Amino acid sequence: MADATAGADADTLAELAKRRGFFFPANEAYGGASGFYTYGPEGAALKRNLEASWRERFVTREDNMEISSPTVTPESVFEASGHLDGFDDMILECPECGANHRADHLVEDNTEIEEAESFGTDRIAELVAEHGIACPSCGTELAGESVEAFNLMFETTIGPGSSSPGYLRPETAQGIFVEFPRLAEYARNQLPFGVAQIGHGYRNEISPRRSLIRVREFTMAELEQFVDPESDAPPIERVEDVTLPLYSAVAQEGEGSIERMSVAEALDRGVVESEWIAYYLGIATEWYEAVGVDIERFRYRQHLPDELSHYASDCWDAEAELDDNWIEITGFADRGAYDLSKHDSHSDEAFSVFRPYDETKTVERPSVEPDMSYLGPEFGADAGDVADELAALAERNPSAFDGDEVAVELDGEQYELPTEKTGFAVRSETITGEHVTPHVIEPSFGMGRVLYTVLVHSYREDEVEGEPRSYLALPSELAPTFVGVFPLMDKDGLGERANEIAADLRAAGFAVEYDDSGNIGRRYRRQDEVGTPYCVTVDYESLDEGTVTVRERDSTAQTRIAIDELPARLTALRAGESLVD
RNA sequence: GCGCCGGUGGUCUAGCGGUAGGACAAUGGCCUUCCAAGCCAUUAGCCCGGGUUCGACUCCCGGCCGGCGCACCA
Repeated sequence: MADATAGADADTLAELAKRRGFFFPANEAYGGASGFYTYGPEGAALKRNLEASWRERFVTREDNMEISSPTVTPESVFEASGHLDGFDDMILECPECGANHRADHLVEDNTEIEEAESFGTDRIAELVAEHGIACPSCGTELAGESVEAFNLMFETTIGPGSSSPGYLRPETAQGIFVEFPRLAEYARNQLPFGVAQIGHGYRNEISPRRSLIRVREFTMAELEQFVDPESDAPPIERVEDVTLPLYSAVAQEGEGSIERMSVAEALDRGVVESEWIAYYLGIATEWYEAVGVDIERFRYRQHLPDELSHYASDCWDAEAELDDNWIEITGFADRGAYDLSKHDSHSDEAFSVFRPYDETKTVERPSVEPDMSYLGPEFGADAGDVADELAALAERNPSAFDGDEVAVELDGEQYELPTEKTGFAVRSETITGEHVTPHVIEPSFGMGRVLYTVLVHSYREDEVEGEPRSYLALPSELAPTFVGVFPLMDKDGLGERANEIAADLRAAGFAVEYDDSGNIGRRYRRQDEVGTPYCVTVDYESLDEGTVTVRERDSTAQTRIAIDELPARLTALRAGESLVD
C-alpha cells in the first residue's frame, strides 16, 4: 500500500459531498437560494456525531448546562445587545463603476468624524455631499447618491401586522444572555457557571461563498462561561501542558509567526492574558485533535485591536488551513460585562449575582427619613422631589444638616426647612455583600465550518493492490457508519448469515450498513469513501467455524474474529483499541 | 452587491442552429471463495424566463445557481 496523500481540494470535496450525500445546495429543484445547504444522510449523521462529541466535551465533562432557546427574537433584545446598530451597514453604490462601499467608512476615512456608524443614512448622505467624497475605486463624486441601510439580520414580524418586529438570531448567545436571571437562579447564584447552546444562527450575508464556509443559516455551538472577574479561576492544571499554536496580535503586526507553546507558558509570558480563554484554548485543542482536525494546519490567531467586535475586549480565533486559506472555525471572545450590563439597563430584570463578603461590613451612613406629613402640605406636588433631593444631599454633603435649617435646591429654587423634619441621622448599616455583573468568556464554534474542516483534513488518497482508493480517515466517534457488514457472495446462505449479524450489531447499538451489491472490493471502497472504520465480511468459513473477517479502513488489514465476540471487539475498537497488533 | 468565467443524466465531461455521445456511479442478471475485474441489459440529462429563427441545448437579453477577484464578514 502506497503512502496516503492527505487533504482534499474544494472541488474534490464538493463532488464527494454531493455524490455521497454529505451536503449539497438546498432547494435546487427551484433554482436554490445562495447560502443554504442541506445535509444529506451521511452529512446529517456526521453532524449529529460531531455535535454529540462537542456536547460531551464542552457540556458534560465541564459540568456546564445546555439550553435551547428560540431562533425568532423580539427587536428589543437586539436593541439592547447592540446588534440593531452594530449590524446595520450603510451601503453606497457608485453610479459609474458600480462598486459598493460602506458609506460610514467613507465618511470616517475622509473626515475627522470617527463614529459615523451612529448617524442615520440621510445624515451620512449629506456628509458625503458636504465633503465632496469621491468613489475610492474610480474617483467619481458621490454627492447626491442615496445611502441604503443593509441589516445583516433576517427580519420578520411576530404575529399579524407589523407592529411587533422580530429577527432571526445572528448568534445563539443572546438567547442565553436574556435568560440569565433564571439561569443564575438555576445555578443557585454560584459563579462560575457555563451555559451552552447548539442551534441555528442566521446572517443575511451579502455574498455567501465557499460551500459551507460562509452561509446564511448555520449551526453554532456556543458556550457562555459566566465568571466573577475578581475571584474565579479555571482548573488550568488540567490543560497546562497542552501545546497551543498561537499567532498573537503582536506577532501579526511585526515579523512574527505562529509560536507553539504550552498553555502554562502562554500565560506566564502573557501571550494569552485571560486564564479562562487559555483554559478553553487548551480544551478546544484536545477536542479538535480528537475529531480529526490536522493540528499542523491549525492555529489560534488573536484579533487585531481594530478587528474586535463591538462586545469583545479580546478575541482569539481558531483557524484551519483549507485550500491555502486560513478559515475561522471558532472564536474565543472575552465579552466582559458587556452583554449582561446592556440587558440589565434595558430590561426590568437584574443581570447580576450577589457576592457575599467574607466578613460582613458595618458602615456608618448618613441618611434621611423625611416627615412627609410636614413636606406634603409645605411643598405640595414637589414634596417627593424635595425628599429625593434631601436623600441625595445626605450622601453628598452630610454637613448640610449640621444646623437647625437645611437648604435644598430644586430646579434652581432654594428651599429651606427645619432639620428635625428631615429625620437626618447617621445610621450604621450592615453590608453582607454586593451585586456583581459576571464577565463572559465565550467559545463560539461554527459547526458547519468544523465539519467541513474535518472532511477536508481527513480525506486521503492511496493505492491498494495497484488500484487507486480514496477514503475519509474519520475518527470512529464521528463516522456516520461504524461498521459495514457484507456477505462475500450473496448465495449459499452467506447473505442470510450476514443479515443476522447486521441485525445483531444494530441491536447492540452500532451504526451498521449492510451491502451485498457488486464484488467485495467495490463494497470496501464504498465504505472507505464515507469513512466507515470497519467492515465485517461473512464467508464460507463463517458458516463452518463461526468466524468473520474484520477489515480496518486505514490500513486495509484484516483479522478473523469469532462472531460471538464481535460486539465486544467492536466496542473495544470504537473506544480506540487497534485491530492488529 | 460589482466584475470575469461557467451551468449537458446521480457525478465528471464531449458536442452541435435541425433536441445529444462518453466515462464513472446506480439497478437487474451472469460470473466471481476478500479489495473499484469481466459480460449482458436497464434507468437517467441540455438551469429558468423572454427574444431572434421555420426550428434554440447552441445565438442575444434578463434571472437563478456556482467558482474566482473586489467589497463585506458586527
